[in-house]
Amino acid sequence: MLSIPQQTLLRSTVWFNAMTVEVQDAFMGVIKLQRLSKGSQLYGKGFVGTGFHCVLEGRVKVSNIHSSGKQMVLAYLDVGSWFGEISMFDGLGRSHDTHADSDAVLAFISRADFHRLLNQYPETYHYFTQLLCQRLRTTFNFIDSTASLSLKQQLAKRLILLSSNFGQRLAGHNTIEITASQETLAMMINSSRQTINRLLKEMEQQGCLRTHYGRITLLDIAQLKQLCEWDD
Amino acid sequence: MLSIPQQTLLRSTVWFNAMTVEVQDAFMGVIKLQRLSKGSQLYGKGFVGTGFHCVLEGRVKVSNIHSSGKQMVLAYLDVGSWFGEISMFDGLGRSHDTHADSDAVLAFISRADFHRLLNQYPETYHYFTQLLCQRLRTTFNFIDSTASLSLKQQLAKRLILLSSNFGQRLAGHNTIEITASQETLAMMINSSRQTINRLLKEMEQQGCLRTHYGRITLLDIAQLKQLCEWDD
DNA sequence: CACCAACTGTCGCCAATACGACATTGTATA
DNA sequence: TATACAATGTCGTATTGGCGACAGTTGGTG
Repeated sequence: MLSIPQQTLLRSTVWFNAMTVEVQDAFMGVIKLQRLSKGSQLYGKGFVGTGFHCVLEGRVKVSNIHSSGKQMVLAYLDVGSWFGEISMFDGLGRSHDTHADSDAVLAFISRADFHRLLNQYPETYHYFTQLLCQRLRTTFNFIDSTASLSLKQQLAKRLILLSSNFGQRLAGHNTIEITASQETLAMMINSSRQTINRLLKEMEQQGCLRTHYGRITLLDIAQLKQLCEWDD
Repeated sequence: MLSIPQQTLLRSTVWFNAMTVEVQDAFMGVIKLQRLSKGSQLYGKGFVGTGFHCVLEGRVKVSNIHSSGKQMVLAYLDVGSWFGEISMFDGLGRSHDTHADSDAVLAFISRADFHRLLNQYPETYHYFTQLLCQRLRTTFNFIDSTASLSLKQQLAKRLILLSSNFGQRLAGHNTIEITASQETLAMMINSSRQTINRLLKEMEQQGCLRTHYGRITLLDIAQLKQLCEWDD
């Protein structure tokens, strides 16, 4: 069912790669594929959690729609990212909306299989607590940034985060391309398109990056890191 | 070592009360007491995690100091709250500063004991994943509020949260007292004292509450909930 | 009861930023 | 290549909220 490259990808994934081959195989055996077309919703906030997912191809957007109608994007999940585990553990509804940001293929482990394997191999709990802790730290970091950084700093930080997620390092250059409209960036740092435009122009002046149509080239990551007080 | 009331309190605690008495006893056996005087630091962000804690008496403040010097308070932990588990699971430094907000007594489980018992009773992992999920949801909720609510709404929400944590319901009244200065409230919603003052006055006009010296009486919780679009 | 520290009330100014409006530019596609 | 649509660039205006300043108030303590 899974192609060899897909299996290889899954095995290299954060919580998979630390497990024994036996347990890996057990999980691999229950994985199904899900195909999503661009823009389609995987699940919405409050939905019953049917399973646990991993991005194999494409990009998945995790967001929240506020009562005002404004959308806030928490994350774009790239190939290799697992998500949806919270509802598996506490049995409550999904905490966010998820949509395919492009045509996408997902690995899927059903709720029943998930719990069956967890009971069978309780040592895997260890990896999930790690995963949950990592989520918590990322989320705390997010709160911190929102509270303490200027919008310009938040933008710089977000660009760096995006670059490590799905920026493409071009052969022969040390520049990185990010595919995201200014509107998209605005939704990520809860700001307006116009402000993002102004800030990007400022950064372009400073030589940090270059803006294009729907795309940004990062030229000087070090300067961006300095700008947002990045500590590696 | 632990008094009877302290043991009773611990057993009624969220992750304790779901476990078998045998496991409860095992954990109870390794618990030590820690006494903190008002204002003293338990640990700071980045510190090595020495153990897992529960508030038995008093109040513990969880906060973050930003580079600008501004302090943001994430939570006041009341009697019965366990905290510090993240560093236990991922072995990384503490994610926040913690201080005794008043003279306080804590239950303490050392890192070594914690892991020994976790190995001995792996079924307890279940409760910890629940705890971690709850933290994540609380944190997501926090982000949501910050992004989508006006300061007035955020304040209303915070007051409600505080009231359920350590507000005191007075005999014969359905009003609730919150002990917190306007300065303190400002640090919780990342705002300024002056703004909080104005907002509280507005709410007082509306009849939601009454302000006092270092203290607030909530008069109309329903109205407060309506104000911040609370969904119970 | 006098004093001090902490807290509250209020003003005015200023910076940041959202938002509407509209022109311009880039890209895909028929 | 004509056209539609998406994204960008740039105004001006209105609003929010931080912050300094300072006076007034409260409550604990010697």
